Amino acid sequence: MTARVPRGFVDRDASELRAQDAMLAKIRRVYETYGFEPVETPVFEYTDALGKFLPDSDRPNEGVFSIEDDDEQWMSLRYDLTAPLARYVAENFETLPKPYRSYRAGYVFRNEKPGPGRFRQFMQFDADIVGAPNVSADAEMAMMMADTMEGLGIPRGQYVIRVNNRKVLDGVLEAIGLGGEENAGRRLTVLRAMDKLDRIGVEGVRQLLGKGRTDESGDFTAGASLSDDEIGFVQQFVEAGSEEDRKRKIQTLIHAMGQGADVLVPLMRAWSEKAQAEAENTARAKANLDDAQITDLLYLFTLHPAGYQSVGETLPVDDNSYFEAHFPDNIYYLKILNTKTVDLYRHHFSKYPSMQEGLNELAAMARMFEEAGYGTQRILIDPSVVRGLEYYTGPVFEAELLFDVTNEKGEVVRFGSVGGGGRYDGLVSRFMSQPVPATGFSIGVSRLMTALKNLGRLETERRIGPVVVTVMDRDRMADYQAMATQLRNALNPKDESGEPLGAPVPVEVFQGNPKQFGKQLQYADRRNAPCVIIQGADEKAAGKVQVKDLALGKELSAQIEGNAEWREARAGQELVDYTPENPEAMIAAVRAILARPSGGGA
RNA sequence: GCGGUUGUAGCUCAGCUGGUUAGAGCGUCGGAUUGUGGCUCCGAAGGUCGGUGGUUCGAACCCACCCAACCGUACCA
Repeated sequence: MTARVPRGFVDRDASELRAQDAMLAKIRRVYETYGFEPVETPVFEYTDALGKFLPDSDRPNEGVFSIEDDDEQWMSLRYDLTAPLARYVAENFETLPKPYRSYRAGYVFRNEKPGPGRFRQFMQFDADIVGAPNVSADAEMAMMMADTMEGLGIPRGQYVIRVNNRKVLDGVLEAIGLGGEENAGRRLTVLRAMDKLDRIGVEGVRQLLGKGRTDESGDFTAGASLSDDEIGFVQQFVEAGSEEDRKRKIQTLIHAMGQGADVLVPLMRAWSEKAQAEAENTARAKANLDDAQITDLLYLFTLHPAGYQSVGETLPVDDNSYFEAHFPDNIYYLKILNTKTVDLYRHHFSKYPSMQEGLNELAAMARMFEEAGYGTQRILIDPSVVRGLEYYTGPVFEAELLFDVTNEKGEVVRFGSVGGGGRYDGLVSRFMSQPVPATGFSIGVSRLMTALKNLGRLETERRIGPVVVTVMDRDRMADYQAMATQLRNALNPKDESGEPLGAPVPVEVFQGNPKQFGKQLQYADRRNAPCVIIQGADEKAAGKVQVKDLALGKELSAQIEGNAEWREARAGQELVDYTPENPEAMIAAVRAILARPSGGGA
């Protein structure tokens, strides 16, 4: 039988677990400052409580791990933390304060094909507000998400929280005649296509909206069979997110403006309502632009939503200083304000009332972001964001990392979203007769940890190893244990109420086969021990112990060549007084080594 | 699910147009050294060559099917 971990699952060692603990503590800290409190639900739920399932099927819902209980009810491992929360809230509705703010971290399970960085068990860390109907709750969630990113040490500008609203997307779909139950399938196809813009480009999206697309591996994906006009409409909407398109259009405009650029660009930089009118006149009179081009100009220079930079670039705190520094010739100078983004969409799509409610909600959120001082560096309203195809009903958001992530092989991997969320007003009410609004988000802890490792923001420093009491004389184990106890107590002090002070300092007696003394030092070395205690017959007779500083010994050994000399030197050792009644000298010697930087005591 | 690539020791990989007993480095373990880590030297263990079937006097190598992993793609509540 070969020992092997199940496919898609991973074992995790001490350093990973410590790093994760540290991460969770930082996230928890942010959530607590927003007034959220913890709750835990089990990893199993009844399958029908999880939301999507196939009724009357022998095998519940592909994609989830399920077992049949002995009462013939199907149970499944949870695949996210949102559906279980909805169940919990519905079940405890009377006793919970509303709005109910809660957070919880836990493993979730997906029975799917694992991929790079994608596992079948992974940790999520969610926060939700249940019973708050207003978009101000959604805005708060987005702001908390930004705070969480920064709380984890991700610098501003290396992440962005992108925000959209399902109702806007629904409006787009309605505008191209995809409303109603009978078009549910095509709606999904269209949304999926829109979501792939940054990966497969405008042309790829057009294909997916039309007849379909064959990718480079030869696999064909069926399209949504939209007409050219409908495709054009979706493209117009979605291209807001295309940086390439933005640059191309700006270049075309600059070219078209000719001499007029000199007067126009400064005007655009000092954007205001008044300046806009002035700019329009200037554009018409001096740069000979037509109305359509002027619209484009304003669109691109003052209102464009695609304000996040290319992956890998680092933004300073302030939006404007970034663009001034980055585009000194002003060609790509863009003024980005979330409220203006929404204004632009309202203007462009004013003919479609179905989109207005979503845009109104986005406008309200944009004002909250701006009043609270959360600029587009942190939270960016981008109506092309597609997320949460199933249960989201209003605002949606996702956290995206903007820096390069390299894997173990040194390859740059596309990372994208590390968390997301939105409003799910229908989820709790599945269990109840009354409607219960809710909003929340989820952080993919495992994925984020991989990314943070790359940023160097993960606490991966090795902890101090144990002080090892070696065994020279097998018959004196009791003496060695006593030494270890004395050291352990002295090095792990407690305050008057019995609470430990400071980080634990491990102390242990060597418990392997003591026959070969060299093995004991090898063990101590491998454990990253700062020092070892040695007491053989000689030391015992003299009332002494050897305290050996392993790091110092290693340094000293650099000059030693021959093995005999190396062994003879006993580098880094100090002979100190020791009797069971008087261990103070030994304790002091160990303390001194722990205090040395090389002793790992810092 | 679809397409491609790859499967030889714990790890990284050699292995010639098919040829007899399948190798190396690293790692592991033991010894040189019954009281001292590193270096050095010596030695050992470790393989159904992914599996099954076929072609052949003979298969790690050729063929078929299967399995798995990786990459892309699709799905991802």
